[in-house]
Amino acid sequence: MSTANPSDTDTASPPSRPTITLPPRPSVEAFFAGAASPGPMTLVSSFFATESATFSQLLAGAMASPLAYSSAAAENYFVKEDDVVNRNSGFKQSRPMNLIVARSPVFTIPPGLSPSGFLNSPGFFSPQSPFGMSHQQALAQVTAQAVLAQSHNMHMQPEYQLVSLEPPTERLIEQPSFTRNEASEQQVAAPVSESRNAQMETSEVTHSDKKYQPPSLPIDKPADDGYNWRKYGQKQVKGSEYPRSYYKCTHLNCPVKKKVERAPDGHITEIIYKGQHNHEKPQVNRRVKENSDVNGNANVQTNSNSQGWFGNSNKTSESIRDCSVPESDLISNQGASRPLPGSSEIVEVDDADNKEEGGDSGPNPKRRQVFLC
DNA sequence: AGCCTTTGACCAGCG
DNA sequence: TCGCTGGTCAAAGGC
Repeated sequence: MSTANPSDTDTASPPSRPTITLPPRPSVEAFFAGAASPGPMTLVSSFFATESATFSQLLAGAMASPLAYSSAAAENYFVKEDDVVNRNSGFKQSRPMNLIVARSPVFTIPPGLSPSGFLNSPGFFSPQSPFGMSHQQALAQVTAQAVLAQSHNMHMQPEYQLVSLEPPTERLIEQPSFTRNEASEQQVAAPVSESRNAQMETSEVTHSDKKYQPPSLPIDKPADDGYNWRKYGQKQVKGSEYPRSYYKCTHLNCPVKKKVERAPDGHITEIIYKGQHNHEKPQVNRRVKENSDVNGNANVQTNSNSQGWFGNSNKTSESIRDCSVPESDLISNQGASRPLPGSSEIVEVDDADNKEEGGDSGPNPKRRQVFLC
């Protein structure tokens, strides 16, 4: 399964199937999976993997920087990320809080900051950086960029919606099966980061004065795709560096299952959906439910995301939801339409059943879709 | 009390 | 048939 590499169709981009190609590193790396430049990532990874103590020290220095905390938004961002990290990271218990907090700006792409932008950032990828500078310097730079990017987003909301919500890692994610025609089995690859939720939330906070609301997702929840999942197993699969978790949709009689591979740091590297939901997305957020219809979405989910996600220019809050944006955010964002992961690559690896796509023509019992970023 | 995660055991498919 | 592997079950414990 995980060994079959569907990315064959994706000749243009580097093998981004994390399952196979990604080294066990922080999800951030995933953001740059296709960028090829190991520089910053290596640096970051090294921070994480081998220098936590030193890293915290560096962080202390970086955080002292005005840039690091120049805005409340930034702070929120950190906190939120922190939360995510805490929830998702297996290290949470052994990692000092401040370290965790500091990690976010550095290891995640803040909303609004596109990977490419990040990559192009002189500070990040300039020949002399990060290797040419001290860790602290690099850290400070990255942090500053994150903050700047955020503030920048404030002035570019629409765009932000596009970009920030879809950093490579996050975009792919979880799109449940039911997207257009309810694929029976999909594979979402690419490091999907749970932190995505946090990022989105954060961004929302930034953009809407909304108070930060701690995500309510369980630690291991793969991604909030709008459905409720219950983990029923976990196993180390051969050929995969990370343990695979098995989830079932908790909805009564819903046969949908999904397999999630998650890196040690909590980032999802692969998600494979199987089956199709026979129900609408649960409206977790009652407020959403009540208002569910701002965009008429809440009521339309059965065919689920028929619109969503894959590509539809009409994506609305629904899409956002699909992308695991907390409902609360949804509400605040309802007006803003969100572009799809257009920029991400969606490779249908599948099994020939894709043809049926189109609609309700029926479930594709074995369709797999791989999202490469 | 109910739901969830964890985790070892069990089962089925395959070579 | 045996061993390996992936997938699932279910008890235990936590929230």
